[in-house]
Amino acid sequence: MTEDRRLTAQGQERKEQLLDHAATLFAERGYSETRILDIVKAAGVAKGLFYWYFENKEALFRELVEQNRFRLRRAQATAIDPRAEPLLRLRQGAEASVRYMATYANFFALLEVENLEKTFADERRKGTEVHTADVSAIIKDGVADGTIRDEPLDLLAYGVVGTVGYYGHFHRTGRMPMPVDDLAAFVGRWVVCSLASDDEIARRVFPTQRKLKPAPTVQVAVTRTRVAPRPRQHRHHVVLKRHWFRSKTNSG
Amino acid sequence: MTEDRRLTAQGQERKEQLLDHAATLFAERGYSETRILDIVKAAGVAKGLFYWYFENKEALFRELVEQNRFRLRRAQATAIDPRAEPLLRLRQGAEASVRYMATYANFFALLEVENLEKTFADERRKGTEVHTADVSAIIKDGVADGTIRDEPLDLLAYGVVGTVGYYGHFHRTGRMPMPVDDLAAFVGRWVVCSLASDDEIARRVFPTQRKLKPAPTVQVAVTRTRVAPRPRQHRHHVVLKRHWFRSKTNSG
DNA sequence: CTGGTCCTTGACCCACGGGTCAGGGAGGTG
DNA sequence: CACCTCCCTGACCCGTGGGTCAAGGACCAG
Repeated sequence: MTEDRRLTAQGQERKEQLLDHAATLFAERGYSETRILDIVKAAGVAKGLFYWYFENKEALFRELVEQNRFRLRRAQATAIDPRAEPLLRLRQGAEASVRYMATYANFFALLEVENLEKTFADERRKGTEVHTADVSAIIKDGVADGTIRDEPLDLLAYGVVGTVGYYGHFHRTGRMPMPVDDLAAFVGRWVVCSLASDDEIARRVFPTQRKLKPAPTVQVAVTRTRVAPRPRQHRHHVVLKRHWFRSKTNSG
Repeated sequence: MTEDRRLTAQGQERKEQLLDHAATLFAERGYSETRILDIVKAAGVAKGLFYWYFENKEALFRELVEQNRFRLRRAQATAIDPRAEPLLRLRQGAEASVRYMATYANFFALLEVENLEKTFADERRKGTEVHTADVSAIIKDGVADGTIRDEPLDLLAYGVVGTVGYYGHFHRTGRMPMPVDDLAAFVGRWVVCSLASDDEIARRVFPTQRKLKPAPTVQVAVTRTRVAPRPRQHRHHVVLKRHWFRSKTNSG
């Protein structure tokens, strides 16, 4: 695959499958330890097919990262109440991020392949920078109205991004045996305490958000991105053909 | 190399050279992108010699990590005044860590190969756990005497470790164009603010440590661990023999 | 039915990099 | 001197895994 392919519904489906399985394998055993053969085997297809959809393993990786970055940002945006005061907005964003990271733990695990190749570092960096810019904008408001202590803007922003990232990491790697919501709440408080210009203000922001979402049946530690239909099954020599999910696509 | 070798002074020397060059290359292009051939070439020796000193690349990596973990802990210990109050001790430790990480940026960069192989994750984890335990002990004191807010101990500890790590990371990857001492001071303040039970206390700990070390000529962004003599030079077909640094060892 | 596009297969090629090994030189010891 | 240990070399072997390709099947449009 060199240029952009025109993919049918089936093609798109297959591609997603490959992405999913790759993500799982990367998370399980690491990027460089995952062979292309492993990926296609997991997806139950032949090796040659991989190159129909991706130029190579690195290209697949990039798509994975991009896909994910986009989703995280959306999760943050929807969690933040734009009319709330800055500190509270930051708290909401932090909590949403922690939850998101817990849900899509696999993706974030694979972001940690940094340094594998220099180019990957840039990829990740880009994500962090977007996040930092978002945070920075909010902090600016807070410094302006005096609720956030007066320090270099970007330093504070990196602190928030870093904190969220690190707690996400620790949780992901199993060092925090506790409900995600509790962790998210804690991180929210931590961020507020780190930034607030005095503890009066901090305490004011503390108890505001008491809406523990009723846990929308989202499975913790999920493995696959989509809950999409999985139009394949293990076969031995039975070739899977398109019709039996084509039919679904048509009827849906 | 299977068992532990008995190394002469020369042998030890060579081994260190290989470790040094490996560290540099790992930091430059990543672990999996560094070939054993690259390492030995950088050190100016033949490939076979690598296996005289190390079982394989992974074994070398482990030695590198261990070496480094030990050094960091020592740096922290010497920076902390055991008679100071908890928050101040934490601040001292955090500042020392940031400085150390900046100095040995290469080593920390290579710690980020996590997920490359699952076994490496454990290696890194071990380091973090030691650090966390150290921090945790101090925090406990602070919670006891009321200067640190009352939250789960380990969560707070991870926060401190994480913050230091993340700022180290950001600095290392060039996103903080500022003197290390300034950054260290900022991180110190950040940690104090995050933990202090009220801002009265925080402010008390702020201005205490005004001792900007007179920068003991330690080069920033160093490349090699040791400033040791480098008993080798590029040669074409001139074989380097032992005598010309043996002589030094003997006379020293 | 014909031709065309999209998808899929698995054998095949081959560079690369790991690990090995026979051989040799340098220095110390007796 | 002989002899042993430690150090060092570079050609060689070989599995692995990336990437290719000719061929074929499914589905659709005309």
